[in-house]
Formats: sequence, structure tokens, C-alpha cells
Amino acid sequence: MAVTIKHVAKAAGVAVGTVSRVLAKNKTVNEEIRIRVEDVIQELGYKPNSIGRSLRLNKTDLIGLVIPDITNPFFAELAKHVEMLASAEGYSVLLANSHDDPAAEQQQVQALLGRLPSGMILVPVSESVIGDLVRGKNTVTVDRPLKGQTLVGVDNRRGGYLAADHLLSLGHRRIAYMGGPPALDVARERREGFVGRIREFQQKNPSQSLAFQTVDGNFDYRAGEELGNRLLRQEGPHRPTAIATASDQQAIGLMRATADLGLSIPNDLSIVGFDDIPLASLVLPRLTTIRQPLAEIARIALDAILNRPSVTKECKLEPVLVERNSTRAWSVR
Amino acid sequence: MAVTIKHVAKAAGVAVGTVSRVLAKNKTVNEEIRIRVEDVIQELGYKPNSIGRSLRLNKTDLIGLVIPDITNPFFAELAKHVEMLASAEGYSVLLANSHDDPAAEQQQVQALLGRLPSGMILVPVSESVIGDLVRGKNTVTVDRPLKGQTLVGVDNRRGGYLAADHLLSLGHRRIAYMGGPPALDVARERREGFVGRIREFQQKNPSQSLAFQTVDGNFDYRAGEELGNRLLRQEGPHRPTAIATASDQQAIGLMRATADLGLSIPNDLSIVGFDDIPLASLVLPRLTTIRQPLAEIARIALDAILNRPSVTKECKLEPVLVERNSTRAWSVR
DNA sequence: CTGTTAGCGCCTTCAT
DNA sequence: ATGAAGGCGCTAACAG
Repeated sequence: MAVTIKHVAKAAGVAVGTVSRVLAKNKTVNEEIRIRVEDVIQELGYKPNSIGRSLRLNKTDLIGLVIPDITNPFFAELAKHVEMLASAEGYSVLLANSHDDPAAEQQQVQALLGRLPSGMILVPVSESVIGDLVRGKNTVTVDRPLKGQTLVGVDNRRGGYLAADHLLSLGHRRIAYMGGPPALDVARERREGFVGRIREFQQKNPSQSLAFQTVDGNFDYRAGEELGNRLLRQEGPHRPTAIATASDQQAIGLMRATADLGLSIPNDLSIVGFDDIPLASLVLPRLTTIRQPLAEIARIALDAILNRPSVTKECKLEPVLVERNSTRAWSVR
Repeated sequence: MAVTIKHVAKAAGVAVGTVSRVLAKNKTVNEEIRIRVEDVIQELGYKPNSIGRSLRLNKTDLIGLVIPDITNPFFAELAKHVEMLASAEGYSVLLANSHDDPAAEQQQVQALLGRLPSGMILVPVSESVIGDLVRGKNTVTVDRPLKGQTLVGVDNRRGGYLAADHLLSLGHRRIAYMGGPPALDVARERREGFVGRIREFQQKNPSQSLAFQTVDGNFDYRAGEELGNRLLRQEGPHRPTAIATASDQQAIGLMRATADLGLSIPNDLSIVGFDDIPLASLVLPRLTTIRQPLAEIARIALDAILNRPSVTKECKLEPVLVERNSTRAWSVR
């Protein structure tokens, strides 16, 4: 058995309570004794047992993180930031994937909750099932909302708006929007923001002709490629000169479809993504996209969990347009 | 306070020991009593407290996973498989990033060890520092070796060999190899395997002219692009017609450099990667690569940790060549 | 077959 | 300022 507080106490000739106080840096400990105890701790190589501590205190130094899929670059980046911040504060993170499956999500959340974490950061998949599971559980939700739970994320409408605005101001008048799964609020909001800016333009410039269409699908590469093919196979005046997507992964899939058809980006087609995953600045051409401030999101989420007082019911951060090389001005040809 | 085994016992009119036995599915419990206890558990919504359990049993249901960077698709995939398998067995995984920094790694490992995990899966960064930290700790090492620790990974030499063999049999005679950081065993082994096949060919076909060169760098996209530029800017007969890389990320960076120079893959240049990350089959053209059986690796690693007996000191899995569209036969032109 | 009980390692109150 | 002791929730050994 490992060395415990008892061994230290005996070796130092004091009571366990005193050792505990030394550990807790309690000021009411005699200097001389403190030194002695610390020496013994060094000598014996004593390491506090976090389980005993947790049992007594009825809390752990664990943060649960439940995301759909760690393989998704966006969530990987979120996880990385959360882990960095958490470990800097002495917390460890419990990782669980829900695979976008409500049943799996429920099971994972239950499992984590059983470990009595200090808090939980959740990117929820199912609205209802999870809802009362986490009620009153010091949970914060990222990216997707959950009734009654603090949400931290980006202002998706604003993001969609920015994308549309960028394309419009570049002179594009044949535009398509590739949305995410309509079942997800995030996806709907991004699209609404985008469509909103389009409508706004149409009302202000009723004389200008503007072709606009929408498709929906999953957030992944494959969907981007498939939907892209559908969009781009339209001949002549129906084919858009610019497409905005609801995720960078879609955008990258779309880039592939574009190349497949022998079209050039940004000469024949402008593309703007969403998220700004690391890969976005590494593909060719570098992807213009709507950046989510993930480090910030992670920081706020963790803050909300560690210092309960400062919780707000909703925290929408400002997305920002990152102009790179996948978009270009369009003049009628 | 939550409902404990005591509450259940009182409500069911039995002793705590009996409840514990019901929970443990101990067969020696009277059917009738078992039912009653289970009903009460349902009714009260009792959830076993894993901390009390851990304290008593002196073990947790936690698996530590320490990797360089969750943002790296290869490690993300590893993490995903580990997490899936672990949670299927009732374990949760503690995630920590070492950021390829020995000091951070040491701190992370210490922090995780303090949580008394059942075991730890480690992709080590530093040989020495971590060595005695995990000695005797039920640790298994993945991808990179650590003295005295079980290693599960792919046979890197064999992987390198396969890549070279593929290129050679395709008829390429101007070949380059882009290696990983020479400080890493993995990188060295892959290169040795590759070079080995090249030498073998040269000895068996002394009359054939064969140009071969090597460059080294990091495993990431950026290194792939930079090294690729260096390799491809060589004019005429010095420019390779095929390049193998030590990682898919390098290969994808290289693809970008290739496109930048107006070269076509696989017409002007064949490329073979290493790892087979998800993105490898999504880039254009789809990347021919050496596949690491990650699901298998995760399974074996976890097995080694959960059933100590079956540990072997080293487990080298067979990599497999996945032929896609980034390689093509080369005839002298 | 079931009840009772003794800790697991730690913190904290209550005396001293 | 320090020691003694109780108890967090649970399991396992022992007694009945």
C-alpha cells in the first residue's frame, strides 16, 4: 500500500490532523513542526490520495467533456483548449464521445455523472433525453443549446450574415448556401443569418437580379462534396459563382468537388467556410471562413463551471470573417 | 446529499451488506429480497457512488490517455477508439495533452497518476524523464517506445518497406523519402524500412540507374509543404517522380506544394503517405498510404491494461498498403 | 442467507 | 497550536 497521511504523521511524531493542516497550508501550524512534516513528506515520497479527499469533500477535480466526435477537428480543438485550461487549474478532463447518437450520449453523460465531476461541458445531441439528466448539475453547453442550461458559443446568425455580406460585397449575384442538418439549431441559425443578409440586399436593391439557392446536409467532408456536386452540375446561369457553407469540412469537401469538375477556385467559384479549423489555412487555396473564437469559448465555458457565480444564461461570442484565398471579386462576364 | 446504500438498506428493511450484494449481483441473495431491494433502488433513484467504491477497493475505473496533441488526426482517432472500447467496459478516459513537451508531459503524467487510474496509455515524448515515473504502473506505450514498458504499434520498418516496394514496382526510378523528426524512433524506423528496400533493389539490379534522396522534418502539414517545395524545385532529372512521406499530414502538405508548382498528381508525381487518417481518403486525389490498424492498436493496448496477464513486451502490428489515386505507374518519358 | 462491522485516506470539528 | 475522533460511501470478512 502507498504511503498515507498516517505514515507521515507517525514518522513525524504528530497527529494526522496536523499533517492534513500542513498539506492545506493552514497558517495555524507551528513553523518548526511544519518544516519537519514537510521533510518527512519529501523523504517518504508521500502523495495525497485524491480519492480519500474526494470522498470526504464529496467532490472531485474532474471535468466531464462530452462531444459528438473527437475526430472532428472542431471538437478536437475545443477539447484541446478545455484540457489545457483545466490542467492549468489542477483539474483533469474526462472525455466521452456521443457519436451524435442520443442513446450513446445519455449513457456517456450518466457514466460521467456517476464519477461526480466538478462540472461538465457538453455539446448536446438530443434536446430532451439529456435535459433532466443534467438539471442542476453544473453543466455548460457549448455550440448547441440545451433548455435550462448555460450556453456558450458563437453568434451563428451573425456568422451567416458576415459570410453573405462578404460574398455580396465581392459582387457575387449567383449565390448558394450549403447548410448543416436542419434539425440542429446551430445550422438553422447560420442559414437564417445568411438568408437574412440576402433578403436585406434584395429589398434595398430591388432592381438587381440575384439568384439564390439553398441545400442542406451533414457538416462533414462527404456532405460537402455531394452537395457541391449537386450545386455545381447545374449548367450555365444556374450555377452559382459563390457558395458559403455551414462548416469548414463541408467547404473542403466542396473544394474537392469543384476541382473534380475542372473548376478553379476562386476564379470560377468563391467559397467561404465556417469555423476556421486548422486545416482551413492549410488547404489550397487557403479557405476564407468565419472564425469561431474557440480558445475564448473554452475559457468562458470552464470559467462558468469553476466559478459558478459568474454564470450567465447565454454567452454569444462574435464570429469574425477571415479573408484568405478562396474568395474573389466577381464581375459579370 | 444524494441517496446512499444506507438509505436503500433502511427503506428496504435490510442491511447495507445485503444491498451491496445485490449490487454486486451476488448469487447468494434471496430472490424475494433481491426484488425488493431492486425496487427500492429504482424508486429512490439510487446511484452507486464510485468514489466510495474506489476508496474501498483502492482502484478506479479510469484510464489515463496521454498523447502529444489531440488535434493531430492520428491521435484523435486513437483517442476515439480507446474511448469507445473503454466506455464499453465501464471505464472512463482521462485525456491529457503533452504538446510534445517533456516538462508538460511529466506534469500531465504525474497529475493523472495522482488520480490512481487503472492504467495508462501513453504516447511518450521524452524517453528519460517519464521512464521511472511510470515504472510498475500498468502502463502501455503506443506508437513510440519507452524502456521497460509494453509497446503496441505498427511495424514501422515494414511500413517503410511497403511504401518503397510499391513505388519501385510502379516503375519509379527517381524517388525521394520525406522522413519525420530523426529524434523519434518511429521516424527512423520508417525511413530505415524505406531505405532498406531501395538498397535491396539496387543490389539486385546493379545495372539500373536509381536516384534516391532523403529529407527530414516534422510530421505536420507545414513540414510536408516546405520539404516538398525543396524537393520539387529541383529541375529536370533531379526532380523525383515519386515521394513517400512519414505521415499523411506531410503527404497532404506535399500535395499542396505540388499543386502550387503546377504539377499534377499522379501524372507528374506519385505520393504515398503513412497512417491513413480519415482525411487521406478525402483529399483529391485520394491518397495512397500505409495504413496503421488503429482500432486494433487501441484494442490491444486496452487489453494489455485491463488484463495484465496477457501483456507482451512488444506488439508490432502489420501495416498495410492502401492503394488509392495518388500513385501511378511511371515509364521513362 | 443476512446482519454487523471494520476500515480504505482524508478533512474538520471539538476538545485540550 | 495540536491531538483525538467521527464519518464520507462502499465492500468484504466474519458471525450468526
